[in-house]
Amino acid sequence: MKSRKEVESIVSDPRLVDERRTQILRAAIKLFSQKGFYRTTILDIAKQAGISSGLIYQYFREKEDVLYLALMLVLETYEREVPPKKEDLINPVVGLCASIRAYCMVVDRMRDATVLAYRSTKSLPPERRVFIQGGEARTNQIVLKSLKECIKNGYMRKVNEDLLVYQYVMFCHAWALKHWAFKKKYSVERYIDAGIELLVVPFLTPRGKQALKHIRKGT
Amino acid sequence: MKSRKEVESIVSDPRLVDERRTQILRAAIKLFSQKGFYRTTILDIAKQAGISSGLIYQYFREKEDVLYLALMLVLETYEREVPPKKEDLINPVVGLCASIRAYCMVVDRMRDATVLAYRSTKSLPPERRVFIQGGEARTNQIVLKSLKECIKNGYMRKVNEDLLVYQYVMFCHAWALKHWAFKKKYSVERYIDAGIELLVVPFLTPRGKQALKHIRKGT
Amino acid sequence: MKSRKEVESIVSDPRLVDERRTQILRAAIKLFSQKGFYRTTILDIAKQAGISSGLIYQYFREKEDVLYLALMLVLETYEREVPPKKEDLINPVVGLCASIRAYCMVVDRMRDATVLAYRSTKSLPPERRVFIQGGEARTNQIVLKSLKECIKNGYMRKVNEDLLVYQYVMFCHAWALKHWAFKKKYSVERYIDAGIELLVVPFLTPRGKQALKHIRKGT
Amino acid sequence: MKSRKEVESIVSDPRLVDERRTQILRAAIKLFSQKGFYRTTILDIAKQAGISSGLIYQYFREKEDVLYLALMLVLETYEREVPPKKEDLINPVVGLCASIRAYCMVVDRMRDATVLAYRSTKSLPPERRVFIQGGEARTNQIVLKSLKECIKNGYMRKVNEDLLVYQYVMFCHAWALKHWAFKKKYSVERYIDAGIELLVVPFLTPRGKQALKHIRKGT
DNA sequence: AATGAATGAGTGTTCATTCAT
DNA sequence: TATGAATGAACACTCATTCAT
Repeated sequence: MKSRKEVESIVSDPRLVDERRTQILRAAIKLFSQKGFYRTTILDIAKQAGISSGLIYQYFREKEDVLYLALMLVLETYEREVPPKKEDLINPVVGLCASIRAYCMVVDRMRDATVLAYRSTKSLPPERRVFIQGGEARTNQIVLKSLKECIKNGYMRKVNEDLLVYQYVMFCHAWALKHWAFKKKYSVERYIDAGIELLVVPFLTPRGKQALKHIRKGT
Repeated sequence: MKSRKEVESIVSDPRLVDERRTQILRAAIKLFSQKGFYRTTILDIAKQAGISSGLIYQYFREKEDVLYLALMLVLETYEREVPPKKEDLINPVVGLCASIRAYCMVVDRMRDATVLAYRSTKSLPPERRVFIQGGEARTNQIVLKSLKECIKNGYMRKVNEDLLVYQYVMFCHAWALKHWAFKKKYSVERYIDAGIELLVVPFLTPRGKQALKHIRKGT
Repeated sequence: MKSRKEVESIVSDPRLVDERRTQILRAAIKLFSQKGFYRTTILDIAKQAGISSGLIYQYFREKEDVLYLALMLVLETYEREVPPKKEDLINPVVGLCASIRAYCMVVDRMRDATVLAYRSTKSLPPERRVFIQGGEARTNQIVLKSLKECIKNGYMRKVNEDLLVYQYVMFCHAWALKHWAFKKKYSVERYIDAGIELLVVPFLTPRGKQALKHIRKGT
Repeated sequence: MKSRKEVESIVSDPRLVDERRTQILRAAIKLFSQKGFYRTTILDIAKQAGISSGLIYQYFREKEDVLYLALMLVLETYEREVPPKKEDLINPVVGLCASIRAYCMVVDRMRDATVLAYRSTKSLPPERRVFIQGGEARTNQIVLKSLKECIKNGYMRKVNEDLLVYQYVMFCHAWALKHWAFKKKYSVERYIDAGIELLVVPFLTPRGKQALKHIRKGT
């Protein structure tokens, strides 16, 4: 897998490259999310990042690279945060719910960036678009694995796994995409709980429901 | 509600206005979907529609109007096709499933346009964005109404209605948004059936399940 | 041979294309000659031609095309004017001298453009450079033909033909290239006469000298 | 005459200044010749010279200075190498031919740089252009002096001296300018011999021809 | 109503030059 | 002295929009 390193920088010091890129990407994500990729100029990004426009070109080959790396950053964050932590692995149902929870939390934290990822993937050339979709798929796999675990171990009845995973993922994304509608009614926490009630609980076996009670008590 | 008529045309003959606008919008939707709003030029649209670039400005005040009306067209189609037909109203469960089915079918028919609506709403100025979101909300209401009917009449147990409706809607949209992933595994028909199994059936009361059997036989 | 038509224009009317291109090229040659290709901006050219900068891009794909066509224009003019006219063909020595004279006269008329051709050929990408060099070669051939005719018919003694042709050509070009030095001492006419004395007469046979006397009387 | 010293350096140690400047100019000439002045960036030069871009500004005030000194270097080399050596002064015809030969040899050695001098002089501001032209004139004078000597001493008949000198000079330059055409047919040596045959021999008196025989024997 | 040539503001990108280290 | 990161002016090129025909 090519990662963000594939975009070459003119500057050699890796520490600096990382720092500057982060600085630029932070500014870019903010502006891209607010105004969209095309309405955001390189000068906008530079100003927002507190640097000169020329400097951006020391760290990115072209404007599109900024978008690409911004999206990569989002996906990498998903991949890092969605997998269930050790303490959640005591039970696959717990793990699944933890993943959904974690996913929603990252989305909440990076709401703008999530919307950006949805809207702007097609602004990339096909080759890169595929990478982005690959990143998405990897996060899906993480959730899928938890789901399969639940079924295999009799915590959940048999279901159309792929499709259900998509529902989970869309549910998490929707917190960002439809935030203008949801924020009136829910906090993230309540949103997550309601989602689990709707998309996890109905498929649980009695044994699965038992397992779920544990975390509920703990929370 | 302001409708597409709010976008004024220089040409007076209403028959012609309608014909030309449709011609232009058809071309625009195709191109916007393929290349995105910003990558599509007015000249592109003109060529695709087989007219001159200047003529577009006889029917639209500016490029953004073309996008706005294109999105309106999509939403109006949803609003026209999603409501359950008379023959489906014999039973709310049937109606709900019919709506989901109809929704997926329109989305399938206008796959590009659906993706466009997702990606490009934010390219509009806030005021217009609100209209688009309003249109979306209206379609949601249609589905919500069916869902409430189901619950009220004891075909479905109590659920978080709003959230479930969103899942329905996202499920339908996903057919377009994730088509690159789904087309390998499902036909629209199978996709719809699997969706109902996942998002409707688990919440049905025994009575609801009864109702559902009827259509299944019929299909 | 690809000619100037190979550079496509967005505008369709050929009359207009020709008119505008000429207008733009005239301005470009002037400025390129004065300030060089890189110091001349598209806006400079547009202003000089009395049009908007954008319009140039309706007739040329990129700035480099303007240079290319400008050089082509110069070479085509050479090719058109250097060949001896019918009335000069009575005698090959007369024809040769007429060509040299004609060459110098075009160079004089297009002094800036000639200098431009010398300086800017390397600003073109290799493929196009070859075309330019091809055009140059064709003009050389014209002169070479006259020279060979002279030798074959005993008007001139045997010489290194290629090299002598180059001297002729350089002599003509020098009127533009070294004009800053020559203008103090010579008119074009005198320059030409002195050149013939130096580069033609010494190689003439007695018969050739006879032939030359005729024109001299006539002039 | 202002020389290359007129371009001030920040660095004080003269030994170092000279060494660095030579290093930089060597790189610059190579690149300017290949890609032209404007297509060559300061960074290109720095990399080619194996130093940092900033360092160039310790030895040259601006990019144009690099070009200026590069051209000066070429002209100085001409001036150093073209004058006839002591051993050639036994006879002015020998001296003249030796100068032409020497001139062609330097040009051959610095072919790129010669072309550069032709193409790039106009890239300089007028004041400096005049210096370059002055350098050229000085080399011409050297040849002119030899030529006059030949005539004065009856080795050559009277001719338009200025013009003939220009032909000599252009002949020498042409070896670089038209090298793409000549290299197929001639070695430098043959090229020189053919040139002398064409531009010197025809003007020699019998006595001049005698003198020429000597070197030919010697060669 | 329709055309398409013309306009010119807007923007990505390059690169000479500076300057902190 | 030497480095190379940072700056920002400059410029090619695009494209929505206008307007004469």
